[in-house]
Amino acid sequence: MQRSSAVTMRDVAKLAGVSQSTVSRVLSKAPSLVPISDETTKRVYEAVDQLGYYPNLTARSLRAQQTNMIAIMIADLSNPFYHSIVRTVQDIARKRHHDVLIANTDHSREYETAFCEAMMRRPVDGILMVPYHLTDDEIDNLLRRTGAKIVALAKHLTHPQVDVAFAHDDRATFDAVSWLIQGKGHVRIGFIGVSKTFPPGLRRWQGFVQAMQAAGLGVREDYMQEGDWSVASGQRAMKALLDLPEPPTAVFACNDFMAIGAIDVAHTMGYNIPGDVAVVGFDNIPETMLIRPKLTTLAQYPAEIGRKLGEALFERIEGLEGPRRTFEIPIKLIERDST
Amino acid sequence: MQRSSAVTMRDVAKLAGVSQSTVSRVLSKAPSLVPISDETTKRVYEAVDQLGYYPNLTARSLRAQQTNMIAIMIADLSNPFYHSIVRTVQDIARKRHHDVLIANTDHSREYETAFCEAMMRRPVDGILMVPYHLTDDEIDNLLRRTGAKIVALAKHLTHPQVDVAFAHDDRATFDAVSWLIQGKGHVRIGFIGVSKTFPPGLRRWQGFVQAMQAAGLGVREDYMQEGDWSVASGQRAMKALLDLPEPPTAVFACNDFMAIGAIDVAHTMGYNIPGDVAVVGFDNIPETMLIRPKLTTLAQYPAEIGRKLGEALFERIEGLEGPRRTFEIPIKLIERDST
DNA sequence: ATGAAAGCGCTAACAT
DNA sequence: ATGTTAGCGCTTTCAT
Repeated sequence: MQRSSAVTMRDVAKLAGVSQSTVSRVLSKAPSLVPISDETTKRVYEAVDQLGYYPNLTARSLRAQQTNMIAIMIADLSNPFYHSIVRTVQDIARKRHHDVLIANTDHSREYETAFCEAMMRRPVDGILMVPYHLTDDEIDNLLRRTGAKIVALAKHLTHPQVDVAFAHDDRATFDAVSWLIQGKGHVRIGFIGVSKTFPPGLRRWQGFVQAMQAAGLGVREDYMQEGDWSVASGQRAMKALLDLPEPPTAVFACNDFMAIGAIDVAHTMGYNIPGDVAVVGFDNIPETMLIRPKLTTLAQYPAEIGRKLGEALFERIEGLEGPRRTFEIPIKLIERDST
Repeated sequence: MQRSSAVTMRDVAKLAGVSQSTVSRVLSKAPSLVPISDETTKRVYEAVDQLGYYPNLTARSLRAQQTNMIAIMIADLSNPFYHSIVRTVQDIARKRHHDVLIANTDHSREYETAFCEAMMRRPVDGILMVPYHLTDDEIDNLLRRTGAKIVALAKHLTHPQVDVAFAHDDRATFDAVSWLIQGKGHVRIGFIGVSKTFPPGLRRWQGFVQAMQAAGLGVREDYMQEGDWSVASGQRAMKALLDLPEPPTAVFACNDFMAIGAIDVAHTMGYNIPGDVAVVGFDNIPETMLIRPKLTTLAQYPAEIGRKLGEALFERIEGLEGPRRTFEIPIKLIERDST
């Protein structure tokens, strides 16, 4: 960036034969506050046109303490669950004339922390995040230090100034596993989870365990696999399950990527789905309907999450005060052909 | 953003008992240029620690004419082809301490233009774009007006200051269709394309037509369908093809999303793949290996594109001069089970 | 109704 | 080796 050639407000002022501050007044809205003659207004706009002037938002940010930027922190752009949140929020931001900064964390604490530091350095008006590690304290710090409004998808956050969207994924897991047991007659059920250091990882694990116990079924250690949300990890986990002397007849995976990996490897190993093993996923990404058999899954609604959170964020940016708001996002079991 | 509570360089200076410009000197690298006493350096760092100071990049940008931000303009974050470019570039940017702004165009000219205007308002150090509509002239304007370095994935751009990555997708299409004819014995081949206003849409259409003609086969109008890159449009196009009195025995789709939609609808309509219809896609997105049959496709290498372009961009940002560079990205036919 | 001037937080040229 | 000064391009008092 060398804006040597850039045209500034000063240039416009000179051409219009007015002072630079008059140009600023004409161009900034705040219409009624200070009256400006029609003649001047016209001359300024003509000069703007003629020079092709665009205001420099960096300068405006510095002065006005308002950046017209928001930031999004998500785990992984490759996952449709996240990128459809992002897409929705981008569209909302565009309407409000805000640019959007984006950061992936790859589910890592280190990157979440690095994101916070980046925000300290480059203030933005608002932050939408899906944190897996950040605590209320850290977010409080971010909030106070940057002045940004923050909204999050996170059941575990209780900060009084952070609007959150959340889903009862523990309960949904419980219900789905119970349905696998009561409705479908499964007894040997495998679990492809993720590290319990991830709040949703822990909640879904709890939901699973409680459902098994509520049905009087024990939890077999060898049925509890841990992946990392990726297709490849789902493949590995399923292979381990299927290599067992007595493999499960149903598998609950904590997201669709892992479920899809599980189905893939089951096919490769010659298993029939759902005949030999039933598989349930989580999220309802578009791919669930493209693979065969179509995946039974717990539907989340990322576009809805993005919309709720995005709009909440801009309401806050535009000055809305008041207590923390929570948006419960439903989860629905979509029964397809993998069960 | 109300940084009322933010700690500035002035605060650090006061606490360390030095002038603000000394703090600036200590904190900015450029180490040897001006020597600073160890004692002062130490005091400054202590003050920084104690106050938890972070430099304000907005202010730095304004003054230094260097934003530490890059922008990425792509068509659609939902498409793995694009988001894997983005992922790669984000990782590169992170290493160089640059934040990344991102914009989707949805393949629309209007949004590409809007993106250019956004860049006029908010200068960035570099722009990586995948333009479908912007011309060399418009990019020249962007370049001169913003001072940003620009790199692009675009075969049709020839601007002397824009490094480009490109693939011979016309030739790859020609080869793939020829292979369908000579290697697989197909004669009735359908085409699921996109608007020819998109340069790659035009090139792939030309590759298809030329391959048919080179083989002495005519091009049947009713076999030429037009989609919009989406799964849904591939479904519609394939349905139209299969509803024909004499449907094609092979279909070439201009991207994997449309190919996957095509396979999906073919299954639903009771067709066997590749028995009744063979399908070839374009891109080699991960989903091609998840669906059944696994999709035969022309592999592009988005991570490679992102890496080449991302590194080229930062080389330019860091001062590399010299003529336009072009990076040819190979395309390879991956034969799987859909043909 | 408009101009002059201060200053957002920083960097860099110019003093010592 | 460090302090002083002048802006980067804008918004916003404070004058007039």
